[in-house]
Amino acid sequence: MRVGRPARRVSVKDVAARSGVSFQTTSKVLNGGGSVSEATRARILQVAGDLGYVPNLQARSLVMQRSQTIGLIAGDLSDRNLSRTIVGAEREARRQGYSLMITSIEPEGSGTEYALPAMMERRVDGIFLVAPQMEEDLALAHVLDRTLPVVSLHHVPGDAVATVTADDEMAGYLATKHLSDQGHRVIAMVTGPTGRQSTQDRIRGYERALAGAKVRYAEDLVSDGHAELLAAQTAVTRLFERNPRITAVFAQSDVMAIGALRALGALGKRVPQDCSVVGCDDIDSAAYTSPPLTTIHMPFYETGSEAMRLLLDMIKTGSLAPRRVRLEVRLIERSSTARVPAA
Amino acid sequence: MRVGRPARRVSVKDVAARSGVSFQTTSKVLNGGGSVSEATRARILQVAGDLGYVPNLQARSLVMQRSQTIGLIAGDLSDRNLSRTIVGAEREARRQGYSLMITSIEPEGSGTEYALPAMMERRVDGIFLVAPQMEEDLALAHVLDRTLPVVSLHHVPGDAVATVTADDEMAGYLATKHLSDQGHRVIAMVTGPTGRQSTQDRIRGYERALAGAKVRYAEDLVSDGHAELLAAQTAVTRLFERNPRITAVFAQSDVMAIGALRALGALGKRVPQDCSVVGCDDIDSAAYTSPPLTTIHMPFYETGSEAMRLLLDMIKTGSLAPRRVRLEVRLIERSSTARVPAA
DNA sequence: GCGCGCCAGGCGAACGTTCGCTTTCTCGCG
DNA sequence: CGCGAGAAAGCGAACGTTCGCCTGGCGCGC
Repeated sequence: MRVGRPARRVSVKDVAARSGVSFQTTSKVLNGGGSVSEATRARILQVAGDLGYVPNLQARSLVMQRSQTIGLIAGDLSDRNLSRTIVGAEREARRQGYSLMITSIEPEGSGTEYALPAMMERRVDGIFLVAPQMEEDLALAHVLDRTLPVVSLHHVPGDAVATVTADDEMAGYLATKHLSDQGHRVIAMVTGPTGRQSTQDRIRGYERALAGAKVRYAEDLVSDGHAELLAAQTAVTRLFERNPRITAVFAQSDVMAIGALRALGALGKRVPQDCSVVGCDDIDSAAYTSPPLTTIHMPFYETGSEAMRLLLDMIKTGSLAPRRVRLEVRLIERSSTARVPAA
Repeated sequence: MRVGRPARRVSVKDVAARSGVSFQTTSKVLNGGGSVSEATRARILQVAGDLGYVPNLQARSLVMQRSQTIGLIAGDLSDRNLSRTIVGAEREARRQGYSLMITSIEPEGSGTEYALPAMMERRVDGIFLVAPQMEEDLALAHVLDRTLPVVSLHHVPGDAVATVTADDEMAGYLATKHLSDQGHRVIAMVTGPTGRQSTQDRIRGYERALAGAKVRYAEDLVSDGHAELLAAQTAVTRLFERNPRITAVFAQSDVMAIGALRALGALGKRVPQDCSVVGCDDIDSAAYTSPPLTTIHMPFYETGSEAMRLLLDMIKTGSLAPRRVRLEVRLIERSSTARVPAA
């Protein structure tokens, strides 16, 4: 067992001393600038390699006034969809030479208290918000106001923050239209948390498609599934109790769609012969349910990379304009939908 | 649209100037040290608050020679189990005042080229490796050798790196023993990637339980399921073709167990009446399969927090000793297992 | 009444960089 | 042969901290 930190890291000065030049010249060589003769350049690089020199980005950040680091505040890292987004963001950041500082906030939403100060102290160049649950956090919005480039996946009060989202309205529209195109007229919907912007957008899309098919919106056909399998399952059971004439269900997420499939199975209804189901998200397992789920593909990965691209762009240009980017979604047709059964 | 960075951040000097003291005194007040009169202390704190002073951790790191940041190299952030682990690690780090710098490496395993340099340049205080796929990466092992505290979730060549793992051998043992206790004698196993340490450990546990039940290990009862649902499904189908007398299946992961359930369904076998299935991991959806899956609970979250605790401990004590921590697993009995059917 | 100790605060240096300016040489040209 | 241009390298300062040591002043004890 060895105790004690390894010897002090080698710095430009060490390299300089060994090469017989000033440390500033070494610095020039190591980051490309200035004019240095080919001979000394080679010598310095050689020595730097031998000594295992690793530049100290903290020192560099100090003088350059930027850290090449962006802070990511995540709602729930273990959420599959969010983590896809994070992967996309991380990869794009890496591609452009930035690192990610990640902090996840507790469900109780104490994000503002810890996460933000930690990032500010570390002088991140920008912040990427991936925290649906703090959509309406006013304190957060206030802190973020115009001090740093920020991109969010979700709406932030005050409209001062740029957002990158999938086209939720279109998702609701495409799902519902697909059903009405197949003759369905009594289309139920299981929503996500009703407080969320994305839920509301999907509802709007549902309504628009209904209107296009000249079907009246009926309150007793929509129910809150809380984005959970079990909750959705009972919600669907209730919906059928209230209205047995339902022939199609649009679930605002695939896990809720799986809950719907369960409920339908328990009710003795075959999918898609007796009832069609459309999900949303296009999670991996949606292709393996029985029957495989027709769903709306949400571009989680692309949302992340696109958001990061926008954020880095804001950083580079120094723009704080709250741009809005909306990404395309598309219908994935599998086997959980069919023409309305003959009455 | 506003262009241009916000005004320079306020530093101790600004606070000092406004309070009429030297910046060093300000520093003393702001981090508790030294002796300062109550009056000036109060005044300085007041001014710091008014000015919105935020300490610059980069500058502090420079002089303190530690960054209060730990680097996390992740194999696949969107893997549900790994991300549970990461959440555990993040929370523990946060609790102790450390931040996490996360980089995910590509499946092709080019982790050594980018991830490590980026972390070294940022002078992380330690590294947490969560990358099963680079278990045998010799280059990585070489770089990591004794330069920095490192804790890994997986074995790293050379035995110089501390590891924190769940007790995989015990997992295999408990699963298999549970089956043999119920009278099963022909117990098939679907393994994860055979190159992985954890797979081998679980196999050893399986063998030990078999030996305890006086059952001979039979090669034609084990098959590689590649940790994937579909692969496991076909693997199980093959196993039954080769040996129709199988009455129980141990799948080394829950997703593979779900594949097994599918295969059994397709073969017309009822679970658990005709065949028992036990999974491993205890993923969320294991409770919702039909029938609900008996499985081995792997403490992903605790593995993360425990690993982080160990890492921070190594950092604080300066110890580089490669400790090994092994976490307990336990059987979760649900409805996918039953006594062996009467022949 | 004098010296000592202690408290409040200041000062300089260091951490590892980048950057702009100055110095020193060398070489070419008129 | 002298002068100026330009290349190569050095130098000083700055970024925002922490830390150890120094100084000035005041009260107290003998």
